[in-house]
Amino acid sequence: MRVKKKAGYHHGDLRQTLIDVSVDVIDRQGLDALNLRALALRAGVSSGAPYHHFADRAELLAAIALEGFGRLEQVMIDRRDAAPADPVSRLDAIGQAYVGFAVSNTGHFRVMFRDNSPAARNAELSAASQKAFRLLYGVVEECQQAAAAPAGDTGPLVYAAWSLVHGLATLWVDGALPTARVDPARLVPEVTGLLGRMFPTLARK
Amino acid sequence: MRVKKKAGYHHGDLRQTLIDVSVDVIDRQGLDALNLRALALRAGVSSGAPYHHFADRAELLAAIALEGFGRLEQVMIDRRDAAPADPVSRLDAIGQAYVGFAVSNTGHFRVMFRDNSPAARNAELSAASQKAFRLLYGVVEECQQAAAAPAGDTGPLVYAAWSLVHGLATLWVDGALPTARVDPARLVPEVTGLLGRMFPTLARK
DNA sequence: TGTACATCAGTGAACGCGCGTTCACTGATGTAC
DNA sequence: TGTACATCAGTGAACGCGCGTTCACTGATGTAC
Repeated sequence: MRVKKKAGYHHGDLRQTLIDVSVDVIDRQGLDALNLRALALRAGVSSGAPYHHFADRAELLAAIALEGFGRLEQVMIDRRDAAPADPVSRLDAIGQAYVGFAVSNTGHFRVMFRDNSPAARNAELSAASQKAFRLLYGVVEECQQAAAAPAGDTGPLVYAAWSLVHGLATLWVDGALPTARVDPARLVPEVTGLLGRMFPTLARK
Repeated sequence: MRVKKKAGYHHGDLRQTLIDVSVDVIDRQGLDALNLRALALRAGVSSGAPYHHFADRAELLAAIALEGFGRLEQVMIDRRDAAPADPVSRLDAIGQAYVGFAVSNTGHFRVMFRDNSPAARNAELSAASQKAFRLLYGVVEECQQAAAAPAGDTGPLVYAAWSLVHGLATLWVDGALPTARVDPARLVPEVTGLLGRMFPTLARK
């Protein structure tokens, strides 16, 4: 077994450094501003060095998306498990985790859901996004079983929940929310809170 | 007053043709695939011709976004006014119009809400997006006045509604919805239908 | 422990191409008289 | 109605630059004996 990533080799861990710097650039200047040579300079290596870790630009982006889906899943698990045991609280926690992830990991988020999302092309990536998706699916099912969501087909409920948090995250990340008029720190829990109240009230209708 | 756009001049109406062809390319291949010289060729003119109508690429994209916001507003107005007079039906109609617009005008939609949205930079554009936004705002207020939505601050309700339809539209346009598992033609009305049911049930809680 | 060799992560110059943009020009349309 | 001139929308070749990617190389680390 190879121990390849050990720190203290030539650079330390150039692969991860390249990912980290990329995410920072994408976060602040957008995906189009990511330039592999400038990236290498910022990471303190020469322009050819990244090609010892990524075959090309697309592979670097795929690695970023993969890391992003992993983190998203983890943060959703953590928040879900830290929430009260009732399914509605768990759903609410997952929703807040999703938006919170997008807000504080904008670089990852942009790459994960960019046009012609890479998930469609890379088996490993689509598996990672599936795992995150199933977390949400599971909690919506819990809500149904507890009569805290309308019975019947789970799919549309899941897509509605996902749409709500994804829409809020996207509008935020793309700067479409007029921050002058809204206090974002207050808006996010308020809107995702609607997610938690939406299903139970529909079930009780 | 200048009549500049009259058909039958040199090209006819190159400005609009360039917009139309761009939208088609962006729809099918994404924004990054838009190439001004290839665009000119597809429009049947030489590579320098577009610069008599747009100062640069950014101005072309701004024109596309502007046209998009205008069309979005119009389609929301039409659907709203064709719906039954009760506010919930009107809200539902606007939501379906929004998603329907994104699905059938993907090229426009991509430009309108791309990273670092141009709306932030161009006064004319942000006015156009404001107008569309206010339509939604107005109908949510109608719901509140009819006790068909929770009373109190309108803002969070509007952002929740917008997030829901924008999220669904975005997931769709970016190909993030696993179309193998869902029939899209059925999903859209089902999810946007939740929008219409969400507020009234919350109000009755 | 020391030496010879293999491997691997860097260097940095250069290649090459895609593409936005410019520019001197040409030809068509509109206007003045 | 015809002629002279201004204007404007095209042409198409060329510029220039950003940037992904390659390549021959160097130096550091790991391994065999």
